[in-house]
Amino acid sequence: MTAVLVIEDDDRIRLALLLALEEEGYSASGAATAEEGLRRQREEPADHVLVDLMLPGLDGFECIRRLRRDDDVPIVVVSARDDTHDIVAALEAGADDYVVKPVAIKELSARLRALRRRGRVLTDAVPAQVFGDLEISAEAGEVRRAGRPVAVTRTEFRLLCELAEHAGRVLSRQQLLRRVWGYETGDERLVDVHVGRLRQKIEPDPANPRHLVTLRGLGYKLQR
Amino acid sequence: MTAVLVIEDDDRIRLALLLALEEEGYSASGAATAEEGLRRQREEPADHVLVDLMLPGLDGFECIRRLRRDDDVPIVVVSARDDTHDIVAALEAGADDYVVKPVAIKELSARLRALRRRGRVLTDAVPAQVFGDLEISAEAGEVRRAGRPVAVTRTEFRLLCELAEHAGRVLSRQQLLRRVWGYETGDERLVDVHVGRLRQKIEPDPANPRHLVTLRGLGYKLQR
DNA sequence: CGGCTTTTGTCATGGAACTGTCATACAACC
DNA sequence: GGTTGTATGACAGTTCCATGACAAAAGCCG
Repeated sequence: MTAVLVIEDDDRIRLALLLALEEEGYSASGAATAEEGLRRQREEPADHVLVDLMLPGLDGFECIRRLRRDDDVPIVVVSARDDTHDIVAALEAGADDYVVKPVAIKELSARLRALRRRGRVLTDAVPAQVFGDLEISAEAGEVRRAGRPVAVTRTEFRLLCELAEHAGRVLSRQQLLRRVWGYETGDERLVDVHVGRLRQKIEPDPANPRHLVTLRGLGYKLQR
Repeated sequence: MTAVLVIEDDDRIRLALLLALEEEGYSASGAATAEEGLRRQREEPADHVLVDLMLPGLDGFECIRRLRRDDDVPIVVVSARDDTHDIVAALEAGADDYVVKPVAIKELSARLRALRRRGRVLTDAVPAQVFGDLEISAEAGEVRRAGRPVAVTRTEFRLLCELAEHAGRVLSRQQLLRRVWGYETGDERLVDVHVGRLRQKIEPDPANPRHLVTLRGLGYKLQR
């Protein structure tokens, strides 16, 4: 699980953040002072650090500099002050992002994800979408069935991704033509052909598809 | 010089941003539509892209997704809308940061610097990696197959390291050109040639590569 | 420097894989 | 049974990739 360390002196805000982060699926821990936070990060490094700027004793800027000195953990400043000078100073000190309180937890979570993605090399995980025995990994550019890689062409891959993105929902041939091929108009049979080819590759029994199903008169959908 | 591409339909804002960025020492160019921006970035990739969300035609979110599809240039959204939903959606689409207009140029500049800094961390050296019977030691600058050292040239080594660093993930020829050769643009065949030469050296059967595989239409990847 | 080797980048070619169209056969619906 | 919509095999045109040949550039050494 992704661990987050929150360095913030205001108890209420710190606890609220911790709760919200855990709600979002993070493992969160807190520190009330910069010194405490630095110690925690040294002993048991988290994957992200959130820092307030106004801290008693060692201030936020110095805290960021010290964190950065022996670690390149992503640092996000969470501050009440919306002041260009502070923002610039914090970023210069080594922070990666700066958000202003009060902050929507969804935004914070999205920003943390964005930071992780930038640093994904460090955590080399390859996310994949899973549909039963079917796995689709955009990063690896491959599709697996029952763990075995299946060779699909680029068009088939895009088609599959498009269907996967809207899993469980019907997509009309027109929509697919537009989204996969970029055609504003075109022969809808084209979609049939590619769906057929895809089925040959990803369905155990292509004649009785279980994932990539036809909805007569409507289009196709991918179901789990 | 660091190049920035600004995709923004409002002429006044775009020009103001361009001027301010140049003032800050960037080489800035602008595009009034997403389509234009995507074309520019394909033809002559900038180091950063700033994009507005509300664009005529293709909207900002789609623009971000397409930019992200063939490039991992840092993308910063510059939008008038300060809405959690928009922020989350933009970051999910692949943006790296989101700032609200009107934006202080100093802050923007600091955020761009922070992004660049984070990007560099990724390209740091990696210790030895093992792919089956293939060993890559970045420190020793040496490659071994089945225990025996293999003589590879500098370019081949860099190419291999780049692929190894992103093991399991597809890297497009464009990405490789940029990361290995530092070319912002160039003939993609060049990559093919070097991949071919590398295969001659590291693959038992170069015609049927097991590690350094081609993903037609996508690029190459190194797999374990 | 001057000749040599190695490495690098460009180009052309052939061949493999992919795409879209079409015709035909099949299935579902009324 | 007629009609409509879908599956599928075959085919030609195209795109994409591997590879060998070659020239330019870089490195090496006397």
